[in-house]
Amino acid sequence: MNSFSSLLIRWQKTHGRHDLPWQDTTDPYRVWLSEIMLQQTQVATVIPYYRRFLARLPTLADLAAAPVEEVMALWSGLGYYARARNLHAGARAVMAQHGGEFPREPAAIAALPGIGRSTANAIADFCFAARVPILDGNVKRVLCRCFGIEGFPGAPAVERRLWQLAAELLPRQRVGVYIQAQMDLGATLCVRGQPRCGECPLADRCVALRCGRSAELPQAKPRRALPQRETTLLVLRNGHDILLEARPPQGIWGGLLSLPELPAGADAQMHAATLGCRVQDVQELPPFVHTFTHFRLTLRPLLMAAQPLPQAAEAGRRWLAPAAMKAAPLPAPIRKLLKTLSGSL
DNA sequence: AACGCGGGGCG
DNA sequence: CGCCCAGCGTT
Repeated sequence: MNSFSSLLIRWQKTHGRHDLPWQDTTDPYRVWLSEIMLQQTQVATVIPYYRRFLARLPTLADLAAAPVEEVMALWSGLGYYARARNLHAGARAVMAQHGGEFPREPAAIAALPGIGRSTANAIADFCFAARVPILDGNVKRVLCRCFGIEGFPGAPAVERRLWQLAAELLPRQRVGVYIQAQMDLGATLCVRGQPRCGECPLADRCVALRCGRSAELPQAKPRRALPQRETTLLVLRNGHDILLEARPPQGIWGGLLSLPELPAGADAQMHAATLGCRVQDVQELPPFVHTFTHFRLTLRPLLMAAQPLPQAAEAGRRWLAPAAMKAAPLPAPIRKLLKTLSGSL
């Protein structure tokens, strides 16, 4: 029979990864260490850290006895340092609460710091021949594609469905090989960017492949829509010179030079007058969008030929000649606008 | 430059 | 419960 799990187990034999340094053991300490390192870090990066860590702290008792500074030093460069602190605290908890024997029950494993449901289940499967599902990023991707599951897999409703599905798909036997196969498939073929569906053992049943939706599944985390703001900028032109003003030190573009901003609701000609410019014609230039980390700004430039009065070049304002543009402290979008403009003036 | 990663901590 | 964070590697 060609069940989901049997296809994966068969594929794992010939195409899965078998030489990873934590695959030659059922020592829960080693498997635990590998799982924690692999939580946010890719295999290739993890391997040297894993070897060095075990060479220095070969057993759980060694880890528990080590000062936390040494553990942090062994972790240094891997990132997410809470993982190391939790690992250390977890080793001490196993010594103190379990008499030094790593707990066998998934729930007891998951009670250790830094270990959630998926990691606990993986340890139980690999080390204690349990039969419980895992759901890491690789498995989520494989399931979302193969079963055509819509929605962001981190969303609670989708996640519940994925856990349910993962449990239903578990084989009766060889669960360890099976979950390794899921992870290997997700890491080597069913990758995010360019999945190699031609080599996939699930290709003939994959909903995403059949529907041509492999690129859309799993759906990306919905990014909160950036707040939209807009502002009108005055491009006051005296010959080839443009009037710029210093931005207030706080806030956006703090301390840089920029085009004068037209306050909301203000009249362009009136405001130009307060800046020391007499203007006749007002020409709307095409608006353009600039995206910041936390909002999206639409900039609407108004081009005006200005006859300057002396106070134009006061209060942080100055006329910028085209030659001085390169060295001026301008925000990128303003520089771009002026550059575009200098061609057409 | 943006995205993804598993779990913990917070409101 | 849902939301955000951590730090690095990949795209």
